[in-house]
Amino acid sequence: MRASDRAYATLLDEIQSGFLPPGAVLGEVEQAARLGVSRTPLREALGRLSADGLVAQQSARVLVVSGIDAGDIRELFEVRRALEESAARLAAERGDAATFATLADELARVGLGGAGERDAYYALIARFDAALDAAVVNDYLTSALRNVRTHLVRVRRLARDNPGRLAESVAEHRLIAAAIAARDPELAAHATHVHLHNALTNILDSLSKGPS
Amino acid sequence: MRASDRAYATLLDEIQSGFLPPGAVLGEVEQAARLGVSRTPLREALGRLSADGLVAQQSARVLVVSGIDAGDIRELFEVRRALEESAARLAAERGDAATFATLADELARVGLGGAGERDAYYALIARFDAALDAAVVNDYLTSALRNVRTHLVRVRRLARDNPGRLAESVAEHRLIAAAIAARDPELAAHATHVHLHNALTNILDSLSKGPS
DNA sequence: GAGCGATTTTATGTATACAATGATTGCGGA
DNA sequence: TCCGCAATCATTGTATACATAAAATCGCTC
Repeated sequence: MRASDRAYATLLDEIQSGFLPPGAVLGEVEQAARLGVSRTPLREALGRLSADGLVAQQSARVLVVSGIDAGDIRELFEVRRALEESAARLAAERGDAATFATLADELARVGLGGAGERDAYYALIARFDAALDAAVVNDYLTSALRNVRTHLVRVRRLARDNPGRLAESVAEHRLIAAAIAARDPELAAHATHVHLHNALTNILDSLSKGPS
Repeated sequence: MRASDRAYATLLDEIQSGFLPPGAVLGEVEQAARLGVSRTPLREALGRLSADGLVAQQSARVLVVSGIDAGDIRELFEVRRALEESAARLAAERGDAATFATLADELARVGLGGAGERDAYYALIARFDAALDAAVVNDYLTSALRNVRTHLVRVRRLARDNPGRLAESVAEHRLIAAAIAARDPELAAHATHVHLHNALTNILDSLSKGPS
């Protein structure tokens, strides 16, 4: 594996996990030394993070981890709605019905009792997203969605959703999967719209009430 | 201006203009020598082009200018529809009505007689896009659209549209601008849908008939 | 003592040298 | 003659040295 890839993967994870919080300055020499690579591959990693929108330059000379406020989250969800509604519609038109019928089934069965179930939920959602990408068969759309999801990881972290919302989210995903399996593009798109509306509402509520 | 920026700008222009056609191999030493920069800033430029999707690696060792076929154009327009419909809707909700009323007026007046009028048309469309971006006030959406437009430059080049289509396109843009000025999000979105449908149809027709 | 300017320092931007990897070509054997 | 192996060559990946520019600090002047 290339040193630049390792640096990128490490920095990405550290930014998404909050180890490198918004506003943290990323000096080249400092980070290169910390990650055990030279400045050249580190700069490549920073360039990719900059293209992702995860870092931005504060002044001409200092690069920082970019912040996310409620306004950013609203903007992000506007793009997300546009892309995911399209993806759902296209998946309903082209996707493999059996795949999504199976997913709907699994979503119906997933329990949400213990703490470990959270990870199971997120793993299932990740498989759902992957199935969507595979069904849509559109690299431009997939890469645009990948960028949105990159930012979403951080959003989820700073707005820890409650268990009740998790159960609702499962039900909403189940409807989307069922709509795709049933080849109903309009329902798939509108169910996605509803899901994203609820998700955004929940996140913004969580932010305004307890910014932890 | 930084050397890496010059290299990026030059390569971008050369790819969009067709001087570097799809499939052209981009050796680092060769391009660095040609552009008069060292390999380090050149690599940064190639990284950005790769993130844009304008270059891709053919094998593990050789980087080439990526190609665009009819399938890619369809995929690109699926994303474009998702993003531009959203943008039109949001602009109708938030945008400055006077700005778009003025644009609608200019679009009504623009003549399409001579050859020079083509450039006037494209300049006007560019201002329209800029006004849309300004009205939407969403960096995520704007940057996603910028990426799509980067690819569209190449698409337009290989599908030279006829004068008749240009006149139709002006009329379609005029309706979109008018809808935004009238604060009618649904009309703005649907007019955008219609416009993109017609544009795509025209491009694909032009490709199948005379791939020049 | 405060403000402005020059100097020093520290950061980034660029070039080049070095390392490693993969492809290609030439040689030997079957 | 063809296949396989090896050696060389070319190209990318990484490290480091150098150039350049911005920022901070120290000193000088008002």
